[in-house]
Amino acid sequence: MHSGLSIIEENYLKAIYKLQQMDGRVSTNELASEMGTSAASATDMIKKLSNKAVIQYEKYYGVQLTTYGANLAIQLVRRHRLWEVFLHDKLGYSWEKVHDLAEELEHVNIHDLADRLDAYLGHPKSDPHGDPIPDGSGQLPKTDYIKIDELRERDSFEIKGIVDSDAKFLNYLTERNLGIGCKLRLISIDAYAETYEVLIEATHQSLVWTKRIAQNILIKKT
Amino acid sequence: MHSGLSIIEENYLKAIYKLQQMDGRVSTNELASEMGTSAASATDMIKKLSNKAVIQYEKYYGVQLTTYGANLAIQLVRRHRLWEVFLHDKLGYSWEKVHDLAEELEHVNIHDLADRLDAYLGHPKSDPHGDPIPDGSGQLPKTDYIKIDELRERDSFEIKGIVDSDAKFLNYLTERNLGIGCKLRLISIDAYAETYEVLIEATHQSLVWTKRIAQNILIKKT
DNA sequence: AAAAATATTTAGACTAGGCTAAATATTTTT
DNA sequence: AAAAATATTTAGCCTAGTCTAAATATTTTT
Repeated sequence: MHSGLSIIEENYLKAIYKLQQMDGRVSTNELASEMGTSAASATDMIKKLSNKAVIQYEKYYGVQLTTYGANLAIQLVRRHRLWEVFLHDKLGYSWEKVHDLAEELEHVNIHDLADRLDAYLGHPKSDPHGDPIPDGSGQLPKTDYIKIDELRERDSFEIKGIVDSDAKFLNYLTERNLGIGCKLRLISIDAYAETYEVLIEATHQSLVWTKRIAQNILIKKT
Repeated sequence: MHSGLSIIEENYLKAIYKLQQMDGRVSTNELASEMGTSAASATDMIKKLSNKAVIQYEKYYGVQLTTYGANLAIQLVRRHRLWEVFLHDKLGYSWEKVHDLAEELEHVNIHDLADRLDAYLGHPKSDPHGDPIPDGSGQLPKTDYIKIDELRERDSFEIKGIVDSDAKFLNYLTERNLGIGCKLRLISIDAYAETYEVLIEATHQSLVWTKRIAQNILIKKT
C-alpha cells in the first residue's frame, strides 16, 4: 500500500496523470511546464519514475503511466479529494482554498487512512468542486454531466461540477452566489456573441456567461 | 506563522524540545542518539538551526532553544496532539497507533489549520495518552497529576496520563483494560519488591505494578 | 598533572532534486 | 532535402541531508 515515492515524485506522478487525461502521451516539455521546472529536471525525474516502474518511457517520445503508476495516481487523487471534503465540510474552509490545502495532506500515506476518512465523511461521491472521488479500488463514480451548450433556451439545470477549479474562477462564482447544487434556468443564447443569459432560481438574479465561463461549468438538466 | 523549517529540521527541533524538558542543556550526542543519526550529522543540523535562530549553540557546550525556537516547538506539539485526538476520536484509531500516525500530519502547516481543528474537536485539553494540548498562544494547561508512590494503601485514584507513550507499554495497558479515565484503588504496597497491587474498580480485577510501570503512569487521587 | 577515555567537530564523499549551458534529435519550414 | 526551429537529453555544478574517518576538545582516571 505504501507507494515508495517521495513527495516530489508523487507530485510528478500527479502531473503526468493530469496531462495524460487530456493528451494521451505526455512530453518532457509539457511535464516540465506543468511542474514549473526545467526540461532537464523533468528528464531526470522521468528516468527515476521509469526505473520505479511507474511510467513507461522511450527517449524522445514522452511518457505514459503503467497500470501500477495509474493506480498510485488514482489513490493520490482519492486522498486529495477526501481531504478537500474534510477541510470544507468539517473545518469550514471555503471551496477556493481547499485545493491548495489538500495538496499538503494528500501525501500523508498512513495505512488505512483514506478508507477511514472516507467512512467518517459518509462516503462522499464528489469533492467540493464536484470532482468525483474514486472508491477504495480506484473506480471513479460514473457521471453524466454536460455543459450549457447542450441545453435549449428555457431549460432548467443544476450546477454539478467545475472543470478547472482555479481559485480565481471559484471566487468569481462565489461572488455571484454560484456553487455546486445551485439551480438555474437558461434564459437566452446569443449565438453571435457566444454568451448565455441564465437566471438563478433562488435569488432571481440574472447573469451572462461567456463561452469561456460556460465551458468550465458542468451541469445536469433538471 | 510559517516556520520556514523543513520536515527534518522540525523533527530535530522536536527532539531538542523533548530532551531539553528533561535535561536542560542538550548535548550533540544526546541529540544524535534521539534522532537515530550520527554525531556528525547532528552537528551539521545544529549549525543550521542555530543560523535560523531556533537554537543557541556554543561549540562543545550543547544547545538550548531560543524563545522563538521554543514557540515553534510548542506549536508542533500542539498540532501533533490535536491530530492524535482527531485520529482517535473521529477516525477510531487505537491509542497505540495515533502517535506514529500524527508524526506525519504534524508537519502539515496550513494557515489556521490547528485552530480550526482545535475548535472542531471541541478544544480538547489532552491527547489520547493524557498529554496536555497547548492552546493557540502556546500555553500548556496546568495539571496536578502525581504518581502512585505518593499514595497510601486504600487510596482511590484515576489514571490521567502516560509519561512515555511507547506502543509496547500502551499495548500492555490496553490488554489489561487500563486507559485514561480508568478508576482504581491501591490495595497494598510491597516496599521491599517495590511493587504496587491495584484493583480496577470496574472489573474488580487485581494487578501488580512494578516500579518501572508505576513510574510511567500519571494519576489523580479521587 | 599526565594519560586515557569520551565527546565533538571537521573533512571529504554520497544521494536526491534542482539548475544552466551545451549537445543532440526531431519536426517544421522553405 | 536542406535549413531553421524546437524538443530533448547530457554534462557539470549546486544545496540539503546523510555518512565514515580523522582531528581536536573536554572530561575522567590514575
